[in-house]
Amino acid sequence: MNIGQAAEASGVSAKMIRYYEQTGLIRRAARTDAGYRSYSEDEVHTLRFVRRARDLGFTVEGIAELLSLWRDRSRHSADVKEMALGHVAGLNRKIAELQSMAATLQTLAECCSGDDRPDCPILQDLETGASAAEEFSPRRFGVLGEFEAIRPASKRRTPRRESA
Amino acid sequence: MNIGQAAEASGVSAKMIRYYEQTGLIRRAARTDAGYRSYSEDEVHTLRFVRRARDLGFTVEGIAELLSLWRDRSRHSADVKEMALGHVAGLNRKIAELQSMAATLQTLAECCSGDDRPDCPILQDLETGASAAEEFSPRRFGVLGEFEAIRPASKRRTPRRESA
DNA sequence: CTTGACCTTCCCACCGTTGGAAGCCGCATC
DNA sequence: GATGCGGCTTCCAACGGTGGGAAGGTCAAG
Repeated sequence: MNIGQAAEASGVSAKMIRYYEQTGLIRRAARTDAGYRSYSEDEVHTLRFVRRARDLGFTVEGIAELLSLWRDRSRHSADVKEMALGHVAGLNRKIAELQSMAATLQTLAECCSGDDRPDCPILQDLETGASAAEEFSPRRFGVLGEFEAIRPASKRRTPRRESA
Repeated sequence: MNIGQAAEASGVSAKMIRYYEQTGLIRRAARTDAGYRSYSEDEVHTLRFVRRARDLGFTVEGIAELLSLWRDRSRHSADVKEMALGHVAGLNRKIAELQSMAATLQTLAECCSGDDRPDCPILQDLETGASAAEEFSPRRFGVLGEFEAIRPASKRRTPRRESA
């Protein structure tokens, strides 16, 4: 099976298959005499695994771990569960952060007349860095740590007293 | 005020200030004879605006629009409101997607004994692409469109019949 | 004058994915 | 056999936003 068919069958684009191979996530595919990559059903199976894990929001690094657990017949399901729950925790942190943003904006938008006049509590909030809706919104926390994939708000934005 | 102080005062790192200037989000700063960037209170004010918008999850592109609305004294608050609500919609789409992932994983994890035996419904699900928890989870929809910032699951992963 | 903290520019890395260019291959059709 | 098209190959660049670091200039205090 050529890479195109493998892509079609697995739901992973040919580009990404090559990328995953290159970065070592999946094993190097066999080649035809002409240098074409050749895939077995088994490899397509693996690709589908990868695809599904990606759909569940795992990073490529996480998928590598999942794959090795998958292949390890003497794995402990506890390890898999731990990974899954860790990821769920990360997702929930993200969700909370996004919800906080949405709530703030929603509140601000509700306070905005939304007509042809220029006065706008949304801009006012952005300008003053905290106003109207502040008491209604649960306050952002920013620090996402480990879970950069979603939005690189990682760590802190300012050095503050970085070096010290 | 040097860039360091401006960073400290605005909460935007010096690196990002230079980047924003370079990409045209903010205006080029005045320079001292030695070539140092020099910032007024007003510019710090703008930087705080940018920072706050970023905290609310706006993309740099979105912030550019917000800034121009902010500076336009004859703006219509309706335009601002529309932007805000559009962004809220994007956030909510993200949130739904993440929640769906989290729910699926949570359910799977709950079905996993989490001991030293290898049997694991989580891996099973990844393997078969849909199993146990399937009927409990609301089904992912993937397509995020415009709102790539969170996780580039953008569009579809496979060409499928893309061109047609 | 030296030291150290700051500033300058420039280039690189991350993550995952897509796009394109340049060049071969396979197959079908003439 | 020649031509052509679609697939395959590799390589390089881009996206968002951010941080890291090198190599060098500057400023203020000692």
